Amino acid sequence: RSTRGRPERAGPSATPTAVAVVVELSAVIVAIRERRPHVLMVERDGRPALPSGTLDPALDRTLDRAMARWGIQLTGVPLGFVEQLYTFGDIDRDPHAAAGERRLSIAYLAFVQDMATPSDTSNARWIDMYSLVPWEDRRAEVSPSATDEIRSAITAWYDRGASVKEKAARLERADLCWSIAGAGWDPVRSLERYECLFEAGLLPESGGSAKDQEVWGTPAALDHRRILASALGRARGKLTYRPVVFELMPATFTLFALQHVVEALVGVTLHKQNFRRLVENAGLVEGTGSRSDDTGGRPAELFRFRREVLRERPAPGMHLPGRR
Amino acid sequence: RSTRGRPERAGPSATPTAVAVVVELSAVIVAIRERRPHVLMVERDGRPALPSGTLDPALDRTLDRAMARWGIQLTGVPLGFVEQLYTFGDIDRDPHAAAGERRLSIAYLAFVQDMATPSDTSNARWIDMYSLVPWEDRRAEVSPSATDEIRSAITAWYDRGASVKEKAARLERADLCWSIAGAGWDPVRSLERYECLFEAGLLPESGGSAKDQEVWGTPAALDHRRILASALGRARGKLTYRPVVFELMPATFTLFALQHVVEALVGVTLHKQNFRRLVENAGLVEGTGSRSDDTGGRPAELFRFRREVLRERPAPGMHLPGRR
DNA sequence: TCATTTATGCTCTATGTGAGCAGAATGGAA
DNA sequence: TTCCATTCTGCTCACATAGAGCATAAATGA
Repeated sequence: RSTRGRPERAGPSATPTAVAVVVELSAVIVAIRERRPHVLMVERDGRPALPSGTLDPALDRTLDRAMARWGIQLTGVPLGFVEQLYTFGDIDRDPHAAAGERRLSIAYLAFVQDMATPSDTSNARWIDMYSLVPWEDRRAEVSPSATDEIRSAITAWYDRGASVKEKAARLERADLCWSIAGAGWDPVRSLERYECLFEAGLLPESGGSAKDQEVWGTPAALDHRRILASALGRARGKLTYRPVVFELMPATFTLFALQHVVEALVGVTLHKQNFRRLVENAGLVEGTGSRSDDTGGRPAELFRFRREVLRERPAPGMHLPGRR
Repeated sequence: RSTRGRPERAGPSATPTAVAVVVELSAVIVAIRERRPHVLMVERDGRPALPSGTLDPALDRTLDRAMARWGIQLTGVPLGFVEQLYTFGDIDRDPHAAAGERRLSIAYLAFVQDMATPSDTSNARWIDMYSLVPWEDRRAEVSPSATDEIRSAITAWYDRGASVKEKAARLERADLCWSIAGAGWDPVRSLERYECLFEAGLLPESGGSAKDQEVWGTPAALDHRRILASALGRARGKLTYRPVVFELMPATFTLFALQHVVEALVGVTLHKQNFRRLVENAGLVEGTGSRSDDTGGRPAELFRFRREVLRERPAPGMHLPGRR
């Protein structure tokens, strides 16, 4: 084909080689069910895998549109919040790939309400997200001994550092991810945490022994756990400055239900009264007159999302606890 | 080739067609010079264009690595902060593309210090970012009449809305982007603003007349202004919760110099005393003993980045003015 | 010496956040 | 019916942070 005035200067490669590039879309579709985030996954080589399919260059005008259409196909309902996440392109991300073939995966993150059930034609199922990355759930329910086991494994990794410089780098990283010393847990750093475990050789993906799945989680196909960790971090971050939680909620809800959804996604527990104050005060919700009486105690008022908040404040969201 | 156990279920396309997918990297390399953000650009069809090159699938192990290597090639110095931005894949993003050919561009954002000068071999030059998207600079220097012109054009676009529903949607969007009513200017929404102008048909990219470049900016090649707007928004957002500004600074600097860099990037002016208080108080910087006397008035103390802050606080950054 | 310029310290107020106490409204047990 | 467990909801107090501005310090040049 002709050179149509492209810059002849060297890019990553001046001369395209014969190596094939295959581009696919991957979807991380999230819903909350029973106070736990779930992801829509299929099975692949006996492991849970994200739904993915090769991109048809001719079909959809934009990638976002392709994702939206495909999302409906997968779940049977329109996706709520949809956002492109990241394009994964490590050469070794797919060991099945033919020699020299490069598989790029454009990952998308999407939220749907719990009600969405996979269509019969797709063999996708909802998988508990924290069964894959259990360390991301810091609510009391989880055994704290798991955290201890990870901590000591990370400390051991630090000790194995070859040079002083390497040790320092590992220490900073361990601290950032796992708050060994001061810092405090940052829910948003889930990708960094996954990569830390990966590089420390603690996960099956990087040659670690499988060990206790309560601690190290169920491995997924290929690099899909990395994609998942990335999605979780993005979702958590987004929550803090955009009112995306409501894409996971029904039209009306109690404030405690809303809190449970936030807690499930962020993986920490929140102060109930302060949470109320925050969301009411910030104008994120407004009371409907009606109330729900399946709470067990005093009935709770039902609220709805206040869409006007978008026009009132530049960055409306759920302020996470110690994030500053 | 064999079907290696891939899911036979329909993705975006069950049957890959013969249409070619070409993947390239695009780099948005940012530096601050004379209180204005600059981007490294080449020329293409007589317009400024982002440096881009086709990805060699065989060469670099990871995309990030490819970008890092290529960045050195372009600028002659190692890139500071590097982050994958977005993968652009609209079918009409490259009108030059052969029929049915799909060009994907994986865009990266990177910061370098001002000192970096393009190597002689590359024909890249530093372009003032705000010459391309002038509306993003809200510091007093710019004529406020430009904002007025944009506002009235946007209002006209709103008025042209066909249905009541469409008008409502346009109003909300206009408000979000341009703070016609309450909201307040959100520096982070630069992509949304570009897309608003694009869809309102006000830019040459979407059929608008070129008009006054002081107001509507210099058009760039293809969709590169969109990529730029996206990069600007990302950079601004990142600033607020990660100490990435320092990748744009020399090793030591005065607090006012730091403030100027932040202001340049964010496009708004800040309160000097409060800015000092913020960065000192947050532990982002520490004073070196020495002082700079080229300030014009009283000499200013030189500060340096306090790297330890990473371990002390989960999300250290520059709190933007009205962002909440 | 004095005006000008920039840097820096400090105050005052409004608002937001973390933590907890206490009363209100339900259902179920005694 | 009374009492209790449970949950919802209102409120307070201490403390941190943000926005705005005043005042002083330390340089330069007329």
